[in-house]
Amino acid sequence: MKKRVTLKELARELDVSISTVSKALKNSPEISQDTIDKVKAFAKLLKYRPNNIALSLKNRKTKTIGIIIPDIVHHFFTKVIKGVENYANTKGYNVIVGLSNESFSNEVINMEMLANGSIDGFIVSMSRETMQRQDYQHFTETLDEDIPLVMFDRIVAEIPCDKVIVDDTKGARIAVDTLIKKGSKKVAIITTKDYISVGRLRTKGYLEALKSNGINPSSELILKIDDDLLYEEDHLGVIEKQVRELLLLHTDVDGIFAVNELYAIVAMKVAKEMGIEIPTDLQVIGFTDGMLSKHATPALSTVSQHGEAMGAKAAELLIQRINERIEDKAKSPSKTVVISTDLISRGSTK
Amino acid sequence: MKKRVTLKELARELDVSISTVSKALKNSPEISQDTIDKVKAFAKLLKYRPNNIALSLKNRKTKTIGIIIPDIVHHFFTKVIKGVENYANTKGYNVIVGLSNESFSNEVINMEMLANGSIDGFIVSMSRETMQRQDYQHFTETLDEDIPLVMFDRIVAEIPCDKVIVDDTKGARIAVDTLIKKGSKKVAIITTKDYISVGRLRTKGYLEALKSNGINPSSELILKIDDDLLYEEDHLGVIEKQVRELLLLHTDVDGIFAVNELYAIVAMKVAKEMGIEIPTDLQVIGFTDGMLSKHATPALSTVSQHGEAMGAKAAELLIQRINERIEDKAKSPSKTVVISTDLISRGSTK
DNA sequence: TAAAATTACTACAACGTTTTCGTGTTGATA
DNA sequence: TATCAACACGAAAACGTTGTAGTAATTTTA
Repeated sequence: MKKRVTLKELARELDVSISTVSKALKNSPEISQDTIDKVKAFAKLLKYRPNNIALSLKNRKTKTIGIIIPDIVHHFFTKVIKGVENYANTKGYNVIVGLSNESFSNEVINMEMLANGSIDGFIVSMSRETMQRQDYQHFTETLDEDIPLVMFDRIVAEIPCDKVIVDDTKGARIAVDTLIKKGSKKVAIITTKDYISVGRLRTKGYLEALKSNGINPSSELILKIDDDLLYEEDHLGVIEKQVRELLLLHTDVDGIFAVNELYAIVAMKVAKEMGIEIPTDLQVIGFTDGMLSKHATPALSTVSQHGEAMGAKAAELLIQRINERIEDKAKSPSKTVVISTDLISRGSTK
Repeated sequence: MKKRVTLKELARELDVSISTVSKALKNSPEISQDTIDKVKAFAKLLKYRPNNIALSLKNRKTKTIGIIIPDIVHHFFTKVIKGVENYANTKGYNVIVGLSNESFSNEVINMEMLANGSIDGFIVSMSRETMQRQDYQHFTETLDEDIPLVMFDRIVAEIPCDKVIVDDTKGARIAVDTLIKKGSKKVAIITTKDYISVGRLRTKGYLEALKSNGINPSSELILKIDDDLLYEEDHLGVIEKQVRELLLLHTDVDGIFAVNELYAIVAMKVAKEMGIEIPTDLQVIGFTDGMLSKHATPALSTVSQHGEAMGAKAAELLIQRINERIEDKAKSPSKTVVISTDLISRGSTK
């Protein structure tokens, strides 16, 4: 019912000018203590709150940041959002979430919608389709318009912006190395098609680990899943089938490294169904530490990506950029922050 | 580098007035086709995009809605956000996410931050602390300021706003009834303390189902977990211990209904460790259909809350309210929409 | 006691739009 | 040829702020 009260209303009621009210509320030395007190008391009484939109227009900054992710029903992204939110809030920023649903056009539309002054900067993890198309125009345009951009996890080197990633290769290498050190002689990998950068890098780590242990990689042990429908339930069966085939064909596989949590869980499930004992007969390590890993039986050993830390770092970098833009400083060169991974040992490894 | 181009710039370059440019871009009949074409071509060339903030200020609406939830690392809320986002986007709305982290003051701060003109309406699920305190002033204030509010899942009847819930009682009743129909003679429930409304209602459903099956409830079979730290991993052990005690004390329990996914998963884990066969010796049904349920072994039968549908419905109700406010219609009385639950039968039941 | 300085305000422009109300040209009408 | 629409555009206000540049009135200084 009550309309929002504005400076104008306060001014009219108090019979002073709008400027006076504005200044009084800010304790300006131009205003007498008397007036300040009066104005403040009255403002409090009427529950005056400055209108954010007007401030945004005036200051040409919105104090909100936009985060664009492929999917929110995904523990990792959810953790990242949490990290972004929490850091951003401490700096007085709000967070607008945009979902691309893994679609290029959604990503573009979402960013355009927000780039019209609604946000001060972007935090983005690309959609799968964007990675496939390798069309990054919306990113370069954003940067051209001088809107700061921080990419995380699914990044692309050629965009000159700050980035936050984990060392996928290293994380994978350590995981596979651990598998071998703990006794696995023949380690398979369940990974994605190569256009998924993180899948490619983790596969690289897998290969490195084999090499440093003097093991020759076999393409038959590298299972590349087409993850177009990764989180669509009806396609879980497809993954299952492929894993089963692998395990049937190579009965001596005694270690599996999966580039994400879901693949690992599926692998464990299939193995258990086949009567393979985990971790005795088969050790499994996944990537991305999520709910599934924690509550699987046996609990899944994983490479933790520290999503929340990534989000917080991304927000920190972004807000730094925003401030440096406001202060019109010379731009510092773009940074890439690598968040270190941790191997969390649980029941699926010896 | 390029500053954003404004109407003013276009006007200056084209040597017409700002009004003309504005009207031309909107195909106003006041403007000659000639000028319209010229202006549009030039605007396109310079990639003119109207400034959203200025529009928001002018129109007194932001086309963004705020959703406040207790925790984002939670499959249900994540589904709801997705539903809200997707519906909102089709209506040209953006979504600002605020996390209360189950804290009352965070909830209040977040809402105050956004109520200053940043959003056109709220979608809220209360924090645990808010439920405990029963302090709803921030909600009534929001409504007093004529900002539409839709509550979902964790609601409170006394706030006169639209609400979206599932029929918790009925969902629980059906679940427990199913357990009994499928042969369970002694069904226990793992629930929360009563101040969690959904826990209370689901417990009610449990009791109803027992009654209609002529079974006398026993307080020993009602395990009320203090979920202050529900999703803190170090406290999982506490839940585990309590479930184990229950199962040891009552070895004839052959059915468990858990009011959320996690409790059910923990119960299954404990049971398996104790050598209890699922579903042969013990059937388990959870509430909230999440990732964990789907990928547990055996897969967990659950009562699905259809989070995405809830989110979409909440967004729909909210946007309706926003529009009716704009059109200054008489307010229709507040609605409560009940989303029906579904029992998803999987491996944890016979 | 006139000039300078201080005090306590107010007016106004600006942020980028939209929209209402003019207003100066045309061309048609009487 | 005076009158009047119709046409095509411009000026200005408004949304709610902030900050700069005045400006009266009072007080200090020389």
